[in-house]
Amino acid sequence: MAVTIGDVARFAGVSTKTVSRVINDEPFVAESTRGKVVAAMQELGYAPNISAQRLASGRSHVLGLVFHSAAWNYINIVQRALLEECHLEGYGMLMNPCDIERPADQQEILRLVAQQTVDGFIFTPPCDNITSLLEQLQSQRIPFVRLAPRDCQVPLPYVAPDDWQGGYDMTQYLLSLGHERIGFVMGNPDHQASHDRLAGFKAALEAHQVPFDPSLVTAGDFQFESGLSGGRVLLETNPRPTAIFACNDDMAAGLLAAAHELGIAVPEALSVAGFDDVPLAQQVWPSLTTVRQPTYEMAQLAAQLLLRSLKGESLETLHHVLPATLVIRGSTGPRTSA
Amino acid sequence: MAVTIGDVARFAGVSTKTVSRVINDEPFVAESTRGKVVAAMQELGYAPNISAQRLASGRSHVLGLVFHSAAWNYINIVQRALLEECHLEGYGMLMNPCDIERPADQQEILRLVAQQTVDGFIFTPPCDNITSLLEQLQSQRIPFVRLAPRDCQVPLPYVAPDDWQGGYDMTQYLLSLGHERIGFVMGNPDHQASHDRLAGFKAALEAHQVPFDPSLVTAGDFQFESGLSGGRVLLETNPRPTAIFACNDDMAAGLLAAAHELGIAVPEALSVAGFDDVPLAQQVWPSLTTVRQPTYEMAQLAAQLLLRSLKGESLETLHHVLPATLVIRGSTGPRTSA
DNA sequence: GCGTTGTCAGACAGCGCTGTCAGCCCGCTG
DNA sequence: CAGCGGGCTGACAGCGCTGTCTGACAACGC
Repeated sequence: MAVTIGDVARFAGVSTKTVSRVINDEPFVAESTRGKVVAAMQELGYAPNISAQRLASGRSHVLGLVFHSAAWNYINIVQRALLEECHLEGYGMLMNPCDIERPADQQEILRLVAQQTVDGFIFTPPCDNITSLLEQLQSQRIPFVRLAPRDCQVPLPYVAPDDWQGGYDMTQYLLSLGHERIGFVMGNPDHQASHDRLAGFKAALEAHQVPFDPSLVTAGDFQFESGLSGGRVLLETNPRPTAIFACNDDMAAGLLAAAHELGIAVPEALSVAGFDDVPLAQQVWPSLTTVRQPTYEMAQLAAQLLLRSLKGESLETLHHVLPATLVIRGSTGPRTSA
Repeated sequence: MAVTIGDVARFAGVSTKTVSRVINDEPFVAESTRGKVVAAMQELGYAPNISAQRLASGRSHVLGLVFHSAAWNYINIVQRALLEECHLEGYGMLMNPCDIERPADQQEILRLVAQQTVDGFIFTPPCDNITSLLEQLQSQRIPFVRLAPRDCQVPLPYVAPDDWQGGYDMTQYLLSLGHERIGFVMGNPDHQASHDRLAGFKAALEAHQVPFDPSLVTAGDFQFESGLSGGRVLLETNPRPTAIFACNDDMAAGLLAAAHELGIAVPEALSVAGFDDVPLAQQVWPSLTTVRQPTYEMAQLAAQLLLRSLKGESLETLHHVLPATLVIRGSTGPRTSA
């Protein structure tokens, strides 16, 4: 049926092993022989059977992306970056949904390892919280890289954005516009990012001698609805905040909706800021001032690190922190007298 | 290293073939034997090596999702549905980005087939436009199912929404609110959906004896920006349309932004309608009246059809059309005197 | 001249599983 | 009680590839 390595070998007049050498770029093949084999492969339209390669070599050439299915917007970007990197290196990518509450999902991941279906993993938040799982992978010497992880202290590789700095910069920007009563909508507390962004917020307030008022912070979970409800609460307080900083863009979009509902003009009477710079940020009105998190680049880097450690290289730098940058759009403006 | 079928067989005191039978749910295994084998697998934590299974059986147990990378919002939903179905059947899913302009991407798909990496494909628009590719797959007896395809006449399986009916229903609804000057923002003409929705729009106008005015139709490409620019054009015409129907939600969000820009109140002075009911529809303000396209269910159905035909069943019904339903939210209202 | 080293190539086993086929046992029929 | 067929099980080959080992041959130093 399909063309096999044997067909190529016969056609080129060499052994299958020699063809295999050519396929895998191994040394000790004469240029003339290599040429014949390449021509034969071309001629016959040969492509190696991956399952056979995997079985014989014991490596699957597949990366697993472990993610929690609530954060699809984010995962989307990560996925694209991984796909790109995997493609370059001839790797495949497997999607591993994983709910941190469900032990079955963790079993599934270990099963993939036992089956040799996956060579290594990328963990996205909050899945890296499952320390027992990480420990098991570590003990089985299965490499993985964490994206924006919870625990930055342990000596395991990760790539993360500078959430603290992003929170700090945005707050400083709002302060520079004259805002002092600034609301904050917290993100999902399972994500380290929520805490870091809040810490950056607090630090900037402190640096400018503006007292931190806990009553201006509402809980959220990174979803639009929690921004909407948080906005409704904050905008009923008296005096009203003149700016609100949400832990991500989805919630900031919720804030915009709440302001529209209450007839509060943005940015004239209220400035709204988000975080992440997802496409949504430009699809709401007014478009969101936000902090751009280089998600794509981070995922790309994570994939590169993983692929390198899969090739046997040991990673010289375990921890990579990428800068987050302010993106100023239409949803923020100078404070006007209340 | 890892537990193999041989280990399980030895542990259970049977042959490897019998273990294989249990794994694959084949008939002619005594209940007592099955019990012993299951217990042994459990005890040893056995999971079959997929590569070996694939090599031996000649089937990869992987589906390919062929998509164009412009439509991530849509693909996201499709992907989730496929993932779910694949998981149930023990299949994997491979993402195959495919630009209809790039022959290399088509070669890649054929390569996956040659390599036996993928057993069958789901095509999402506009990738099903590549007829030569479909023909090659067909001649190699590689099954595939098309989602919302271009050509509904050829006897190849597909699952599609009733775009015509959706366009008709929405238009009728807008007419029932008293609107007569209704703008239309066209979608990407490579997608059959754009044409069908427009046809439904026209048919509803005709049924209500409202003349169709081509000057109220602007070109678009399903992206937010084209809705924004289309809105700017349509809202400058005189007399202004009192309602605009966009071919999808992203463009409808662009319309909202254009209206906000020009200080036109929605829905008081302008009704805006979208199509698809993606999450964005509820994250803009006012939330979008739209047509819910059962994307998830369609993708699910497509996956089930593909999996069934992979199992050797012949599909009794090749074409499935699922209804689209009106979802009324805040962006539409009765026409007020101009 | 011989041993040594380096380059190149092929024979062969085996990765972990499934398909094929042969064979056993048991209950049934005539 | 022989003959038969269906339920159940195992031996064995082989899927397509790679790792290991062995060997041929040329070039080199002593």
